[in-house]
Amino acid sequence: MDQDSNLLSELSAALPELNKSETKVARAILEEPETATRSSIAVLAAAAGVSEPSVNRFCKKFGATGFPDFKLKLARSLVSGVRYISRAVEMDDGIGTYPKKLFDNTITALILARDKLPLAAIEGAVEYLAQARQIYFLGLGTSAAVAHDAEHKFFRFKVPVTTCTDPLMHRMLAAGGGAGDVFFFISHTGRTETLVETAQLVRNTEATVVSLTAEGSPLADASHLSIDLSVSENTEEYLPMASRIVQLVVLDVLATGMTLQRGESILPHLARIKDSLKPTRFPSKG
Amino acid sequence: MDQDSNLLSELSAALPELNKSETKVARAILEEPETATRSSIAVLAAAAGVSEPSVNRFCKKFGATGFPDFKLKLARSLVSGVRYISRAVEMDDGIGTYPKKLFDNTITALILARDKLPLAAIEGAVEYLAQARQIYFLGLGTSAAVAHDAEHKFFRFKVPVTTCTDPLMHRMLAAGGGAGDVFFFISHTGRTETLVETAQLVRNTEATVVSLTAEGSPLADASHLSIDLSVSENTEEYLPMASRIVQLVVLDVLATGMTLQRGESILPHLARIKDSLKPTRFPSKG
DNA sequence: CCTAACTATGTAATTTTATTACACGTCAGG
DNA sequence: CCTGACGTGTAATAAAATTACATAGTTAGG
Repeated sequence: MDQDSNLLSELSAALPELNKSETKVARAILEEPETATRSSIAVLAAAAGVSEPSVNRFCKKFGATGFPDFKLKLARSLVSGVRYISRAVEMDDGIGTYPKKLFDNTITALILARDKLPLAAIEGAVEYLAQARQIYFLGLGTSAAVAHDAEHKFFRFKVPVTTCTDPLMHRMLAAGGGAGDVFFFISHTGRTETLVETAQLVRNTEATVVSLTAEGSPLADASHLSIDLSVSENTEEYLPMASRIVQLVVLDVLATGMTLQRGESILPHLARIKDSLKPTRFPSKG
Repeated sequence: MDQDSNLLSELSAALPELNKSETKVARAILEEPETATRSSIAVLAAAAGVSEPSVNRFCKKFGATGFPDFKLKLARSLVSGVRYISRAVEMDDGIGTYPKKLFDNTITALILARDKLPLAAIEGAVEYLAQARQIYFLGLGTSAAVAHDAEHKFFRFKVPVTTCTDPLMHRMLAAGGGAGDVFFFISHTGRTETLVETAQLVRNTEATVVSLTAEGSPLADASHLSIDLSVSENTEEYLPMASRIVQLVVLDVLATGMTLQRGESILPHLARIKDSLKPTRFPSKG
């Protein structure tokens, strides 16, 4: 893509389509990106084992006007210090490596999600939620925890919010849906049969179906509006990780959108809710 | 400070102590820092109205080895300026700005947390959890959702896991604690009275208290082991946001640590759990 | 108030770095 | 086995940065 903020991920993505010397250059850069930003074209060419013009051509191929410009872009994408290439955790990783890897993978997922955020869908979802007479958050498995979190945010807007993580209850709630009800489905895969069926049940009523799920999935198809996320979990062997984090942040975005839509007048209300917890806490020093 | 991450602030701070031509250069850079990173030394010198060597001397004065190096540093602090300075959402933000701000704030929180991760505590917590006969996850409010998420991860390790979000149940569970039980408390503030009291109840038994909470808080003090997080939420007016994301990722880290400790033998078990969901899903195309 | 000495700044030469033009080699299709 | 297109390197050229040095401006001591 043109506006990829992340040169390094772009590099590793393009890796398979590069020819011999270009591959050498790419590998040299990916191996020590920090060093690459400090080197002259001659040093980098030597490190990669190619000639200087090859490096120069390489730079131009990736949208830079030349080598210096390329270094600048590279430096920018290095700033956060994140290894943009998602590194899977290995069985022989130690305490010094695997925590960082997990954080980096999560950060990378967020950066990627941020750069291809479906803004139109988000705007539409905020609209639906803001108009809702009642909101239902439905999710199963890992997404159940996300649904609970969502409930915790949205009840603050003086809207009745129900979270349900029981498929049978889902169906009954769906059957009883009416105008002004928003059913918000959360599912990483978008392929869980019972959820899709529930969504279809809702479609028989006057209620609205919004979903936060994978692009092109059956659940997305069954929705009035779908916020498409395409977080790949391929680096994570057996535990769901980055996907739900992205879901949570998108829900933060929706809640914030709702706050903005409600306008200044909602702020005292939010403050009161926050303050209500004060008496349950030990006073903080200072 | 020596390792100031922000060259721009350093520049404006030093401004009063600079002489004539240095001031000109500084002003030119501060006025259009973005342009400055793209310009050659000649162009910048012309823009500032000084000679090229003056610019060069200026660069060296600020710790760079020369002009190109200075540009690199400048480019870095420009990006990090966007990232590292958490930008609060304003009431007049639109769809084009507030989603990115929220993602950026979350990403920043993760980067900060990653760079000051209490590895020793994490290692210790993994040890406790790996030895546990039974694990209880206790949390209230927003942390209740985090606790649910944790349950969803840890039951996979063939350990009985209980999540509880009811303060009265907390107390009863605590009273019944015994050797081999691990009570895992999750709390952003670490000041919720009932949680701290529950932790103290557990301390009267043989059970272990581990907590994921704020450094130096009453809850941390009441624990055998505390994983200290210090995520500031000051940019987030009324909704809890970044803090719980960091908590979730730390729990990912703990679960991963547990996987590594269990060794290869646990992998087939994790795979079986994952596969168990297949029949509940519509088959994916491809 | 002048001058010596120092500092600040610019000019021009030099060196380093990057880019371009071009030639050679290699591989695929005829 | 030839031919042409593509990939790659060599060498020339151009651009950029740095250094050495000269000059102007400034301050302190006479």
